[in-house]
Amino acid sequence: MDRYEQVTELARRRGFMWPAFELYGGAAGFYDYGPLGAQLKRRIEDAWRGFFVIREGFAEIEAPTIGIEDIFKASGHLSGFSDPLTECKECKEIYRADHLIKHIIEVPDALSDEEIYQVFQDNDIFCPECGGDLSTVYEFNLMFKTAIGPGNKHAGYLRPETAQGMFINYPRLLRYFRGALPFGAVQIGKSYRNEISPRQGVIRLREFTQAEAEVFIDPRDKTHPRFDEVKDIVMRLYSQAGQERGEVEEMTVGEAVEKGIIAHQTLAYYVARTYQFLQAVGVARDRLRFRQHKADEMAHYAADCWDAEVLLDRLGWIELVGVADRTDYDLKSHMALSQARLTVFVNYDQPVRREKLVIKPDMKSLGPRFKGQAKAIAEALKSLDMKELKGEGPIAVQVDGETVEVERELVSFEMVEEEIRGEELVPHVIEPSFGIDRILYTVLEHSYYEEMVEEEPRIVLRLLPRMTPVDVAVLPLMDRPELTAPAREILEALRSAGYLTDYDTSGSIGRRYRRNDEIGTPYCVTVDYETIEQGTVTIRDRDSMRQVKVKKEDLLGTVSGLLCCTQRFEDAGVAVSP
RNA sequence: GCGGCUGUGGUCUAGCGGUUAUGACAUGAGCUUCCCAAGCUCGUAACCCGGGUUCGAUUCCCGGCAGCCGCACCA
Repeated sequence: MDRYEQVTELARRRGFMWPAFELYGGAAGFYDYGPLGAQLKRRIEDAWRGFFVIREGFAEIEAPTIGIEDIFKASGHLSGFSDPLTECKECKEIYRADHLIKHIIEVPDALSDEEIYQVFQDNDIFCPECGGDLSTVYEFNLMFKTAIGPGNKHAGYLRPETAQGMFINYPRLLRYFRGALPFGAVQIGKSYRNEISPRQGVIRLREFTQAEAEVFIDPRDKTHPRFDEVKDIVMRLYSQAGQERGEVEEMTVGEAVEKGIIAHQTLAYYVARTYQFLQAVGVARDRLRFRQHKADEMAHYAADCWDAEVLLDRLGWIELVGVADRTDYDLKSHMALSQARLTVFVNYDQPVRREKLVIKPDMKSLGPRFKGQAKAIAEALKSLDMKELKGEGPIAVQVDGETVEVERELVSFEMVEEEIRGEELVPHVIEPSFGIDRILYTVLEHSYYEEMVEEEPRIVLRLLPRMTPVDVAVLPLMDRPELTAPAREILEALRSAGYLTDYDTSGSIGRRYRRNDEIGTPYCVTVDYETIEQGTVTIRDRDSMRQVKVKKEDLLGTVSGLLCCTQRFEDAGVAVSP
């Protein structure tokens, strides 16, 4: 049994997660989170909010999970998010149609399905497996389609990423942030992709949770004001060049930017924050690296993209996070389709002064004289240059193919000096995009430990404090009224203080410790006869299995200190000798 | 989607054309002043779904679903 199996089995058995719809046989690509899993997921999401909403000051929004057709026309998901497929008529093998003609056509993506099929016929392309005839080419779109309202007039699609919700709300977000760059918006929520063949449990789902941030920045300046805070962090980078050499390099964030390995400070800054976040939720540092997308796998809109990848036992290196510079691709696409202006006015450091020729046709005279033609004549006059204006005699302009003469005194002009304070530009977007389900699985796998204690295997989930689905368990040594009564008081006190607290009287104390080890409960509080006689309780540490005794009154303070890591367990109370 | 293998209580598993379908662990109730999966008593709980063959199918056959492996796919 490998680690993947051990972890998924534990997750199923103890209530973290399991395949959905089991009652009816199931459907691949969907998972349920159970009581512990839902809690753990929430804690991961809250930790993420701590990093991006609280510490970066980004705004969290919540957009619909169903999008209308125009959004995905603009984003490119409608055309680009589908793959052209073809099927062998003999052996029923399915192929990516464009892959079969790669050696003939340089950019097969540009062809329509019919054109690809034509290429098959012109070049005698048959099934690579059995040589059979290939079917016509059809599109398989990875978006789930639905209808909005009755009838089929108004198509809707389940969103394949949360990002678009931020892009299409750009004008309101810009206003919310008082019209100035940089600013960021985030969204945590479900996204949907109708994968052809989902495998690997929770790693490839048809419905999954994303946490995405879209950081809108000034395209002319991709430095980051807080870069100093992260520049000395050492990370394992697997750059494009490194991948060609098969070599992962350790270097500081600052060095990576200086050497041009990471494109710019802002991208590097979020790569570094991603690194910190993943460790803060319990991803093992020594099984984490950042891999740069190779030029050919980079999405068409991205300028640079780095994936956080983790090493998993059965699955190898798996992508958890993508940090991409999406440039102005998305805003420009939405601008083109919606006709809305998705720009920002950016002030120059210094206003620019420049001379400008202002031409004022005398409309009072031109209007009555030329009637309907007047407007066109005025426009023609305005486009004259200084030389033409300064000439002698009547001015001749071409309007609707005929030449019209206008007296020179009907056009006044002057050079004025104007001050330009800034310009409208389309922001660039830096996108850190997190797959929450994959992170959750990784945290479970990287926290999983097995050890032998007195010839018995002990399974421990070494989750970090505050990431656990249960903070503390209250355990009466025995299920007797004289012990359960004070235990219940302690339970209530801990719950009132806001801790996720479990209460368990069933089975022997050792068995209950093991149960809690398996779900990662960091501390167990045991109530025994000394609690009655001396007013003390025992706190037991998950990782060391050591115990200390503390006064009942001090319990709340001690537990809170232990859980936020300001209190060392060794100093938390009177050690109990094993 | 294709091919191969697999599907029995919560978990791991035995087994068979006719049984009251094993066993272990887990779990529930109880007993035991019991700090690391202790012991004892008594419980709860399963043949993936649908068709076919048969007097009778959990067992054989076909289809579906799911899992694993390989291929393809993974913006």
